[in-house]
Amino acid sequence: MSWTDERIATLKKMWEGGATASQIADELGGVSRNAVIGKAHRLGLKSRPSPVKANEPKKVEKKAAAPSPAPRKPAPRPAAAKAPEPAAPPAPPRQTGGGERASAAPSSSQPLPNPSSNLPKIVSVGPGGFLRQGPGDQQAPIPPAPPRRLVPAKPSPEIADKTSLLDLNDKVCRWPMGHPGEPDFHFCGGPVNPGFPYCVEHCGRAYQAQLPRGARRPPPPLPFGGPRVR
DNA sequence: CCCTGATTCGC
DNA sequence: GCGAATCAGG
Repeated sequence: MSWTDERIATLKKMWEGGATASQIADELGGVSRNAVIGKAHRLGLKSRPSPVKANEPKKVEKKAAAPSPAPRKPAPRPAAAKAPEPAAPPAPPRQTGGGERASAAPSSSQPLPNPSSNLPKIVSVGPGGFLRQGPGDQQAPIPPAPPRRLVPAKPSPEIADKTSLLDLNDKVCRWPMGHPGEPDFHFCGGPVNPGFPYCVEHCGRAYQAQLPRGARRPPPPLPFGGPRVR
C-alpha cells in the first residue's frame, strides 16, 4: 500500500482527531501501526498525549558503556533531548486516598474546604488539555470533555452527496453515520450546535449528564467502537 | 501481558 | 520515504 493523497488526508484527520495509531492503521488497512506513526512523524504531526512522555528531563544516565557493542541493538537512544523546559507546575495533591474505603460513616460532615473561596479548584489537567475539577465542584455549566475520541475516517468518493471526511469543517456536525469502511459511511453534516462539533441532536448523544459516581449510566452510544448507531 | 507513541535505521 | 524493530511508559 502506498500513501495516496486520500490516505494521508485520512491519517491527518484521524490523528488530529485523537484516534490512536492502531485505529488509524486499522481503518486505512494494509498498513501497520508503526507505519502510521512513522508516516505521521514524517508529515510533521506528532506529539499528542503520548503515554511515554511523562519523563521529565532529568539527569538520568546509565553508564553501561562497556564491552559488548552488539551490532544490531541498543544504539545509543538518547530519547530526544528536548529543549530544557521549565518544570511543569505539579498538580496539587489529590485528596482521595487510593483504595480507601469510604468509611460507613454516612455523616461525613467534612466541611468542604472554604466555600467562600471562589477558586475553581482545579485538580489536574486532562490529556486533552481540559481541566479536571474536584468531585464536589460539578457546577460547571458547560460540559467540556468530549465523550471519547473523535475519530473521523475514510473518505469514500462514492458518497459525494453526503458529508465526507474531507467536507468536515467547523460548521457541520461531525457525527459519523455508519461505520468507516462501509460504502455509505458519512458524517451527519447538519448545522452544528454553536461551540460544539456536533449538531444539537448529536450533542445530546455525545454529551451525557455527569452523574455522581456509582449511579453512572454504563453504555452511552458512541460514534465508534460500539454497536451500530444510525 | 496488554496498550500507547517515539525513535532508529536498514532498505 | 517507508516501516519493522525496538524502546519506554501506562
